[in-house]
Amino acid sequence: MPVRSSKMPTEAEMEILQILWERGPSTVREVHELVNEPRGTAYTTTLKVMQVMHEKGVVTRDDSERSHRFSAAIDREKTRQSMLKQLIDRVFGGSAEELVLSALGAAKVKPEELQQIKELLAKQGGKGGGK
Amino acid sequence: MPVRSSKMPTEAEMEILQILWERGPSTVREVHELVNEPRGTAYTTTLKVMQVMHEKGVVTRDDSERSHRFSAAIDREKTRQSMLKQLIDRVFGGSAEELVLSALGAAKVKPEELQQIKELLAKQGGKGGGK
DNA sequence: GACAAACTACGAGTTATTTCGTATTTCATG
DNA sequence: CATGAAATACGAAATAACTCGTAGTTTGTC
Repeated sequence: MPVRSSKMPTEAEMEILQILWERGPSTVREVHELVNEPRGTAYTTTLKVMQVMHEKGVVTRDDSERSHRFSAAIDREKTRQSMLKQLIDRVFGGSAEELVLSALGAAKVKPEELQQIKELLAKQGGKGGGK
Repeated sequence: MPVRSSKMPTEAEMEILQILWERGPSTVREVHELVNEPRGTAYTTTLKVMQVMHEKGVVTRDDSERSHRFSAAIDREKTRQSMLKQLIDRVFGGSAEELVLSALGAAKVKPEELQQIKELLAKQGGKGGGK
């Protein structure tokens, strides 16, 4: 049984990646204030995680300034797809449909999103929906 | 940053839970042959994981027979919801809609499932949409 | 140049998960 | 009842993630 099935970002890494994806290149300080400061964890903890991420290659680092700026080095959509696939396999027995149903059942979906979803469904339906 | 955000089943536990949810009460041997045997991990590894699960209370154990039978002690739908919520927070910035869109985009959805989804959407839409 | 503030580097402790080896128990069979 | 097969119990190593303290470096200010 896998300690970790593949090379997915860890939980702490995901939190940081989300910030980098939203804000763009950021310093450790900036990330820290958003993620860990509120939780009372030390600055060096954030630093260390980001250093490890750099070693792993999941972020890039611009050290031309005193405070290094980190950027996400992996694609957001690809990462989402991988994590999604992992969840589908692990928790929903490989069935994407069951996941969607479960998600729709739990979430309050806003009208404009509903519209998007319906459009997507229409396209899928048109394809013939085959295997 | 959380070592583990809450008391979610681990990866190894999820694999076993899926089997118990599908097959119903099962012996260690049965689970092992499905999950770990193919991977070449030892029988006692499966046993140990299931023992830990028992300690944690995520499975129950009937030891009236020589080979104990284990059953899932936590609800499948509830577990799915929790894992889903966790993924939504960690990976999709809290947006269930984005997850659904991503999932629909990646998966080939079968016609009958499409129908189910549309019905669900109709209900949601009827509610007057999000808050 | 001395000082303080803010940064990076790094080693190491803590905890959780996964893994396995060895010991013990149970039971069927001769 | 001795033997062997198959089960459980348990301790402990290996790995990974997260955490922090301490040390050292850079930079601005007097």
